[in-house]
Amino acid sequence: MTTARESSTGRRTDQDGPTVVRRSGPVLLSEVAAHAGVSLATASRVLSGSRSVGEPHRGRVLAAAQELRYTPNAQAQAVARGASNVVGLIIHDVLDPYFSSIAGGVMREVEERELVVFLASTHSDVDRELEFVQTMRSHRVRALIICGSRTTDRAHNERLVHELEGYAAAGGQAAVISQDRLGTHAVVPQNRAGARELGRELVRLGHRRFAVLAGPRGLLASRDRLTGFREGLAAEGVDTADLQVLHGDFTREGGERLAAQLVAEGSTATCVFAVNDVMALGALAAFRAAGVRVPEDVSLAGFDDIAPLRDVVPSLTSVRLPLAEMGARAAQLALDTEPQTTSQTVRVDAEVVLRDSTRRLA
Amino acid sequence: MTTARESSTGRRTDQDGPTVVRRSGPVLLSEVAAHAGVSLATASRVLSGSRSVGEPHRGRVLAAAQELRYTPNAQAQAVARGASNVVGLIIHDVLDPYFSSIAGGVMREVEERELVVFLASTHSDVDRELEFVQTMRSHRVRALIICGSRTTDRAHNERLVHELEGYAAAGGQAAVISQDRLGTHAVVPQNRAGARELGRELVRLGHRRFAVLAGPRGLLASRDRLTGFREGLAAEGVDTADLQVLHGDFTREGGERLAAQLVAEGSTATCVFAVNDVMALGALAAFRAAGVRVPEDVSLAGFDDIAPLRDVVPSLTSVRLPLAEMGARAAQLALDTEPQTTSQTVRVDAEVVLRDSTRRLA
DNA sequence: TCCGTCTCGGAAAGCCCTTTCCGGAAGGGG
DNA sequence: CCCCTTCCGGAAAGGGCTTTCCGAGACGGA
Repeated sequence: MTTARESSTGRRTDQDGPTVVRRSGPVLLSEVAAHAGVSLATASRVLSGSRSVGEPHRGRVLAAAQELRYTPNAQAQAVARGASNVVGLIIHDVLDPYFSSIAGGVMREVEERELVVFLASTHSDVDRELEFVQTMRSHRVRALIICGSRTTDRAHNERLVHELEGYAAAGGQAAVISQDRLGTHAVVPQNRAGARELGRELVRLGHRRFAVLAGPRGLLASRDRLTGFREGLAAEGVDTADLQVLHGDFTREGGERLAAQLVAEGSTATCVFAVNDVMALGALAAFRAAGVRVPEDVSLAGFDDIAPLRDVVPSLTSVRLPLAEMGARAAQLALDTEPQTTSQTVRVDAEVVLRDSTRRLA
Repeated sequence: MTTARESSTGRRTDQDGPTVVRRSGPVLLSEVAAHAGVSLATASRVLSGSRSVGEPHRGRVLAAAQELRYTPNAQAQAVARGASNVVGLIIHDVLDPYFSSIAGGVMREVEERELVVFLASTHSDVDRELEFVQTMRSHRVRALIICGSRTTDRAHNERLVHELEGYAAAGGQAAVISQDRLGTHAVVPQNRAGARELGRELVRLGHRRFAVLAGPRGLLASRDRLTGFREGLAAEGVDTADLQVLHGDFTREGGERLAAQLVAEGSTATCVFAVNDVMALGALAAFRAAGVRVPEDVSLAGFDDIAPLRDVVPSLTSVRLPLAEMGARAAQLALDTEPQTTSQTVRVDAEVVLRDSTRRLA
């Protein structure tokens, strides 16, 4: 197309006539049109393929676009078309494997559809979550996926619903993960059932005295898992009245702290259930530091089955959640559903995976 | 402002006159202006604060905006202003802790400036990388951060440089991590020096026979680490002519495979250096599966010091890279530098961290 | 040969904002 | 008291694109 000699700088056309002052900034469609000697409309039609254009013109526009290195202004396109091709994703933290797995699932779906994703991380700050919904709405994202945590904070929930209504009213589609009753599509893990099953399994292994490292009191995910766990124990005939429950914050440091506290208090529990794996990992480290062996001295179980679990010793018993699929599912709900459809809720099963960190008592 | 009775639906004005058909879609600035009884320009000025507006008008616009739940169209603003407030970030994979740590650093900086980030993951596909640069350029991101890997693929490098030139010519700022000579700002870790120091330390521990689990042959990061490692060994008087080098792909599975191969071949190496931690983790798993004890039977060292390392037993020797800071630094370069400044290269030090996976030989 | 039907190119309106430009009103100095 | 400045509101001209609307030419059928 261009000869080898000339192609390196690619400004072949600048050579005929006096040197043209290179306007800074992006190349415009109008320049492409002018360069090709056609109207703006024709250039637009060729490049966005909205209508067929005769071969002579078509070829010239394409050539001009390539030569000028034209890149359409996606923002302007979005404004003109009244529809954007970006998807918003709000999570707590990219560094947390739970969220990054989900994000991975979302991104897979998004990229398959040739869309882009806006990623925002709230660092568990509910106000930032609200702000980001605003931001996403402002950017007119075609779909919004929120992977947050349902809390018992009524005021906040109402504001969130309000924001989401605003977003929906503006024509956006939303899906939330691990939350529901928000008036949007939802993907909810069976926290309670999973924890219940875990509880039963642990009792079957011979455990009777448990301690639970729970999350923040206001988080429904933590609550559900705790409730389910209690039900599981009860179902196997264990009295849960004196179940030891410590409340933390879903972080590794929190897990570490609570486990250390357990050790310091001289807890008699033979099995510790951390309501999420990140805390379980923290607890494992704390136990190790304190010289408490897992599972010989105490059994330990987590929840979520996050990826890094594969590399810890002993391998951690957990309740498996198909995180990437959850993300993908949420993306599908938000992207493939007709705007006016009533919102769907997808429940995903949680599956107990017994590993080496929980031992059978004699 | 509105009475309790009327405020719930917020369509007070719909009540005078026949029911107005509620236009679907977002609320427009013109509607706010009309509602407030001022001109479009005034409404714009109040809401974007570009010029002072007298109190009576100001208050009415604010009230109207709130009542109508107006959210400005960020895309249109970007077009009109000729500047967007989004930052592009291209990484290989969100699930890889190396990349998510960097992403975390980038996002911290970005969010501090009230900007948003477009996240794209290439899954190590160089063509996708190129495509994404295009996409980001198309979205007119204010800054672009690429955390890729410099390869020896000349053709690809040229195309990448070309794309980046296009991006820069269009007025964008770019920073790359772990790459250089791309004509952009760069943050480059001292791979070679770090690996060299690691090599020396390992020899000082008494090791003489090494095996290296390298990355893809074409990746400069892998190459540099290998070269540095060789230099370190040589500096301590170890002959590196017969150094055993296996090439993998920087993934966990790759590390697993290579380590298994090492075991199968009956390698006599007393120490294995995986050029990145992810492969080291894979190797650790493979060794464990094969009954090879670390560090009793073989010592193992990695590179990067990714976060999940803290939970592994034995704790892994590695070369620490300040990943989050690297991301943050790149973001700063791209965001805080004047557009026409010559590109800067920031070198970041790598620090050897000896842990339990490498033992001292008798 | 003539007319209806297509196909295709261009002009211009429109997408939702921002910002410049103007004009009028208010305020201060001579 | 007048003029010059300052302040502020509105009209309108952008920003870069899509799409509607028209008209002109090409083509086929009668």
